[in-house]
Amino acid sequence: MKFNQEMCESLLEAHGIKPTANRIVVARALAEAEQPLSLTELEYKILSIDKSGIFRALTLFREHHLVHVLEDGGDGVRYELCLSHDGHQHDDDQHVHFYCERCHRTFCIRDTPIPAVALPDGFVLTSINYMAKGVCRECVLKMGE
Amino acid sequence: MKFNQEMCESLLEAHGIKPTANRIVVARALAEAEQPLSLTELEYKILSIDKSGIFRALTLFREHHLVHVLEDGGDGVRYELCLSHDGHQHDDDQHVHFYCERCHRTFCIRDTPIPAVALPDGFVLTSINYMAKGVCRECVLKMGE
DNA sequence: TGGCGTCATGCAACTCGGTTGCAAAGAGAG
DNA sequence: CTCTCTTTGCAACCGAGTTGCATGACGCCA
Repeated sequence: MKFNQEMCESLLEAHGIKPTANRIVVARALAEAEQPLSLTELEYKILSIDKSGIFRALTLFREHHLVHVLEDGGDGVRYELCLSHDGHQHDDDQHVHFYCERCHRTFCIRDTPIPAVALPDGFVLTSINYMAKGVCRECVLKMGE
Repeated sequence: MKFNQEMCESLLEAHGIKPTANRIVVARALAEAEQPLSLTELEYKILSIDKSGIFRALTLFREHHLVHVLEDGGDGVRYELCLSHDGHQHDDDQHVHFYCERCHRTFCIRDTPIPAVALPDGFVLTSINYMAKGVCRECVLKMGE
């Protein structure tokens, strides 16, 4: 998928975030990544912006529901651009993820929504993290060799 | 639930772990906790053992499938004693957890197994982390006041 | 156009959970 | 009892995440 500057800019504005140069770069990096990225990965990918700058952009994105946060256990959380309808309320595109314990990549299983469960009375749900772990196809093949 | 030293000792042995004094203490702390504990919480709970000792016990437990590891996003992972049948293969008692974003506690929803999803071809599953997040009953009540 | 307040940024320092190296203490086998 | 392997405590280290502070950019109003 190709994301140009204008698209990212309007995406930020749609979520009530002032589109500064840095924020556009970070948003674009996330948009173009096929997989959720960690802060460290973004650091490597975006050499022009300081770690703290990326961090602050991500924090802002999170507050404005522009990104999902997901924990895969490969120390550190990952960020994924939220592609739900542009309202900045509930994330309704949350889906299952798969963490490969061999190559340490995190895959989006985009077409698989997270199955709901019943919670005890009185508990209020805001989000769900469904992380399947194992070995991805590629690594399975490599291990067979 | 009350766990005495002997029970923990045989639990360790059942998983192929030599039951040293430290390990029994750590296992017991986990067993008696009603909630999954983080390394830091165990440090506070077990003053007699150094952080590294607890860490090494947990690492060993993890390798021998005596504990589950779960990520709730409240920085750091939590450990939960695995109560499955004593075979040390697949954890078959994995269940849903709930993380309260207000009091930062993690609850086990023990009677709710994790719903399965279909993975893409070739992906091999070893475990699933299902973490619901929101506000727990207690905190909901407190917020109402 | 110039001055002013606000927001964004880079840099460096710091925090803290997690991890490791090392030497001393302990448990077992012969 | 001695030798060897394991376990433990201590202290140091590591790296992700986070924050304070000073500089720089932007918008606004006169």
